Amino acid sequence: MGFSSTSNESYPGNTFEEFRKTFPYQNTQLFNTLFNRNQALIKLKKASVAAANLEKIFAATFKLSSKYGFHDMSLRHLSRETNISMGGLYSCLNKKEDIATMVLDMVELVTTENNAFVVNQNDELLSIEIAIKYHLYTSALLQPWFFFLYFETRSLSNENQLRSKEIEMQTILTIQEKIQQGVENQRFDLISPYFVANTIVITLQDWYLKPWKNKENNIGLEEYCHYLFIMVKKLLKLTD
Amino acid sequence: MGFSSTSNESYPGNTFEEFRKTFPYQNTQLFNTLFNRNQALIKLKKASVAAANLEKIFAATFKLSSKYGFHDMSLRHLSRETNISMGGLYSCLNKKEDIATMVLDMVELVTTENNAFVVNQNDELLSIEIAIKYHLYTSALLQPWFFFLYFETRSLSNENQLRSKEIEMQTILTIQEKIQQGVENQRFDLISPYFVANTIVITLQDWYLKPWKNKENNIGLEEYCHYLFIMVKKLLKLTD
DNA sequence: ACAAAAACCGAGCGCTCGCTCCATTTTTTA
DNA sequence: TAAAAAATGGAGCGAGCGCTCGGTTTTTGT
Repeated sequence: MGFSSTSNESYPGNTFEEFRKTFPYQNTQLFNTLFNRNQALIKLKKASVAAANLEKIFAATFKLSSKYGFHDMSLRHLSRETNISMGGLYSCLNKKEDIATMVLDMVELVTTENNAFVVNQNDELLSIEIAIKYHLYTSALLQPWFFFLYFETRSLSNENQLRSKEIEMQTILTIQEKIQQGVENQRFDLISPYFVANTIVITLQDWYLKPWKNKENNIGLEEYCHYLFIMVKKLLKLTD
Repeated sequence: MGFSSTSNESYPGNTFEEFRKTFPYQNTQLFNTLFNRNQALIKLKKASVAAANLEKIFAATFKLSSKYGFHDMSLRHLSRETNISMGGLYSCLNKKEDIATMVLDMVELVTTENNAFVVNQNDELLSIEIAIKYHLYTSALLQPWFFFLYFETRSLSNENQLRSKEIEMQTILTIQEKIQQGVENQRFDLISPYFVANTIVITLQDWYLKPWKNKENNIGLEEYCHYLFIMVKKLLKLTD
């Protein structure tokens, strides 16, 4: 099923495939970024060595903790799954919680960048379409990261729990302000900008939190995106 | 803000206050029900003693695990918080997981009853309004129970994880079938009954999962219910 | 080739966990 | 009021936890 866009096609990443080609935080580059941003925690010197270990550590963390939770994943389990010894693990970490902190850092980074891109759009409806697509595409490419952060926020320190909560609130607010802008320009007509923005965000979250629901119903990513945008236009009382 | 209903007022529990008066699973009766349904796990003989202990155990569990998670709540913490000794706790449990299993049992019970009530309504729109109100009111009265089950599902056995997932799927399906019925009777016009039903359910969940969001925005229960129903009517393309 | 730097390894430390067990206290029964 | 039943109390068990640290191996630089 194609994506029947009603809007300007000129921004990068209109389709998922286009987006994927330019999205910087994938594979090796993702873990190099992670290494550069967290050198204070990591004792390893060489980026290539650190990135290879981090890749194994996060793959194993997402596998093990998705089933039993982060707290029930011991570092001995992690050591066995990654084939990295205890000492090896602790050359990439100061403490177990650092794994969760690095996930927070990554999700915060990409979400902030997405929100900044949305803010810079002038066209209100297009900006909302971009918000939907970018967040959906991003969380599809980094699904385990977003999933982990949502369910393991309580493994973080109080300060970092607040940062995690702030990511969601900022995303809602970014969309809410674009809706408000559209209402002021008499383009949208609706009940509550906050309520609609919140509905958009929780629908975006549902995609990466409960992927099995859409698999059971044979709904693909572009189709989900399509439905969500139709829903939004209905809520904004747009006729097309 | 009042609730501007467009529908039949004859079913019980139209407003939250009305609903609260007749909802059976509150206070002592809640824990007596829990005791009766879980006598296989509980060594105590007298319902009054068991109910008093269970009340303390669940209050403490929700308090402690909401902050750090169920796994980080040790039975020694629980013992201190409840003023019940280890032996006392284990006269209400066979193992720690039983606490989570009893929460599942309770949420499953009330959700199933709500869904059954919805199925029995003939009027499609009214049945959806009832689904929204009953689930919202129920999850407000049992907020910690619903919250706990959502975030601690992974503390359950595989079999019980499936039961937990099934609660959500059954609720979506119940609403979806009412929407489909409305489409067949040419009363509703929309994109996808599943998508709309799913949106309703995740919006209901958002109320008990992120209560702080609505507190920050000064949105009360009846108001939230009101907005949600307006949203649903827009998605079903109803003019009022 | 070889010293220095970097990375790897895993037994072991102190601790807390879930859970048991049975002596003791409280309540019920007759 | 005394015997029986129910409920409580908490020290202790084995296991597994996060994390450390010094010895060993591998890589790097010259």
